Amino acid sequence: MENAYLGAQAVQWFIEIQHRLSKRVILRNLSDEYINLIGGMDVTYLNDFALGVFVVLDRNLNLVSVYYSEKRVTFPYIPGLLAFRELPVLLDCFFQAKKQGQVPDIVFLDGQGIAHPRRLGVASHFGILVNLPTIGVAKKRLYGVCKNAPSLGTPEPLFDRNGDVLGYCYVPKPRTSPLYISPGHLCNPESALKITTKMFRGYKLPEPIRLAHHYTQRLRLEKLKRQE
DNA sequence: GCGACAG
DNA sequence: ATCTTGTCGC
Repeated sequence: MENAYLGAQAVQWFIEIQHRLSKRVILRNLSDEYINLIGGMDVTYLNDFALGVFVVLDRNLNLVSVYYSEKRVTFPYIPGLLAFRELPVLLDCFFQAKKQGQVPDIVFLDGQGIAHPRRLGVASHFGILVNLPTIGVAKKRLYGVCKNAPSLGTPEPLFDRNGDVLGYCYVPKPRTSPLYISPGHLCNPESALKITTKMFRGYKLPEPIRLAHHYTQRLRLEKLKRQE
């Protein structure tokens, strides 16, 4: 028995929370020169458990430390409400790191930032809660449209219905599908793109997220093996 | 009413 | 996200 169905009125309640929180999102230029510690987060699932990982890298993209968290999933996956499903483990990982004095200068999350119907994807929501700059890097589109199809290394702006730029669609490597990069909190689309562009090491995903995903899968295999 | 739809 | 094998290529 996994997660329960969410009634239509409950959904509206969570959507209203997002409308209120999105007003607190701050978009501003963020220079990368003072970024020395970088965080990356990812979540995977096993039965009714969410397994979260928070990796910390130095400015040369080398791994500094890894934090883990496991919690029973209570919220169903609903496009647009992903944060409510993943936030419990993400926050748990983050506060473990904080207790060790390892608070990064910026955090990358697997999912959208403001490229979201209410401008509050998981990266924005998390950024508001911990008051840190965040960037969302998603492997699929949720909201917003591009004028042209992106080609290798050429970012295509992602617009909302008013013509505002929400983020960028970007192809980091030949023969791979595009990524959707958008600011979460305390940075703007341009800064998010510029900073993210410096996080690649030849793979499709930027290092903070690639490593977080790597450890998240390893944790999953261990738990799977540990259960049989 | 018909699609679209992060992880 | 997860369920899943081989296969083409560097």
